[in-house]
Amino acid sequence: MEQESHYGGHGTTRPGGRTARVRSAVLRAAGDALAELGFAGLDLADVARRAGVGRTTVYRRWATPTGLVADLLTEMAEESLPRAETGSLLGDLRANARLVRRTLTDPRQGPLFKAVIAAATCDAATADALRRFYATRIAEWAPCVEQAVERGELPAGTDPHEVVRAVSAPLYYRLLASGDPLDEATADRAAEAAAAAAAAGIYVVRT
Amino acid sequence: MEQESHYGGHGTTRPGGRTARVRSAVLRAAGDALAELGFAGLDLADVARRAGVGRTTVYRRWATPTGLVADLLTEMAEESLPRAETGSLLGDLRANARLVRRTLTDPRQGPLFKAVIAAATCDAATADALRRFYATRIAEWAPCVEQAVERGELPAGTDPHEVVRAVSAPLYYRLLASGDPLDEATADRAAEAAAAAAAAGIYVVRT
DNA sequence: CCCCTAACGGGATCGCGGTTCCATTAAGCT
DNA sequence: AGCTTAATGGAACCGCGATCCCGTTAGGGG
Repeated sequence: MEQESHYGGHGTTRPGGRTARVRSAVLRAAGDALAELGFAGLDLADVARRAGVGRTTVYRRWATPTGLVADLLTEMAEESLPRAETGSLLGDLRANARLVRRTLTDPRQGPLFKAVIAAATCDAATADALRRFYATRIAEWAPCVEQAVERGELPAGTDPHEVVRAVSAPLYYRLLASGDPLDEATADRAAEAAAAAAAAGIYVVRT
Repeated sequence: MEQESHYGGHGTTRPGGRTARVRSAVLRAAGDALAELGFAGLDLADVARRAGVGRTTVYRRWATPTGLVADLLTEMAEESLPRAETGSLLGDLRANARLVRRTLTDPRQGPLFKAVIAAATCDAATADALRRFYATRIAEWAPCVEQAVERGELPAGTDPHEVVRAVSAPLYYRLLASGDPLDEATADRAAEAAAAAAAAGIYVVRT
């Protein structure tokens, strides 16, 4: 959700130099604040202070906490983590599960993801940005499943995206709902469960 | 999280009649407000108005939005939905998945659950109340898995709670993160995937 | 049935987050 | 390099949500 939309209009817009510097400083500060205080504690004035930027600027460009989070999400979607290539479906899914687990248990990233998801439940535009974020992340890893189909490990017609989602789902469920510990054994189990269900043909698209 | 803890102390506490009536009116109003406006829009003064109760009372007894949500969660944990008894693991899990799906897509309950989870990410006490809520819900359905083990449908040593969680996880993942549609086919797939993974022995506790 | 006081409710008050105004800085075009 | 104006930043302002104060209502023991 580009908040810049109301820039320009008659004159020319200036995304260069200072503006970009302010934007990245504010987004980094917003990430810090979210990780520390959660979404409920996100105060635009505080973000401005952390970023070393005028309060007015932050209110003008992002207006609301959810607007700021939405912009942060579009930036997060751009930096992609490359997928693994272990040669087997289970190996690839396990690598993915461990990566997700490491992210969600990271002292900064974990609280940040919680906060971002909380923000998305409060605002449609933010929810859309979150949806796009996960769509790109999932698409990044889908080829692992496609290769497994080509290798004959999985039945033809298996939905790759659904398999990758199935790996993440239990980890996010623990993070957000059950609150159970998120250890490596849990991550491995998530990968094994997704692989077993996929092998059983559960994710074959029915026509 | 009982907010009543600072009541009494020297005199006697009075949970009867009026107090209980106020509490349930406020909790119902809080549920309505959360479902309509989300956690970010939860205003204690507004809740008081909806409940036909003085602002001061709400501020005194619950103090913060998260405190109110925490109390609401303990009440929600008390009303339990009974589990199904279809005679087969897959039948029971499918019944559970469909029940969860119906709840999450309900025009009132769905937004309410989103809001409650958002609140839990902002406050430790609320997160604990949410954890307890899901623990009771999961425990309610665990016997389905135990019976399946007794019937010989699943290997001995299968962790019942883990199987039940595996059914809910993909549905919550869609609700909160991916934003993909939550239709009945998805619910059935969640049940089938959990059953397949359980049958493959993924949820057997390793000693 | 009466009294004591826990608990509630209305109104006044206070503080802080959000907005507006205008001077200052620096992109970007010629 | 110089000019135009997009964009920033400080400071004053303002409105609304949270708190405080105190009179009123009603639970529950004697």
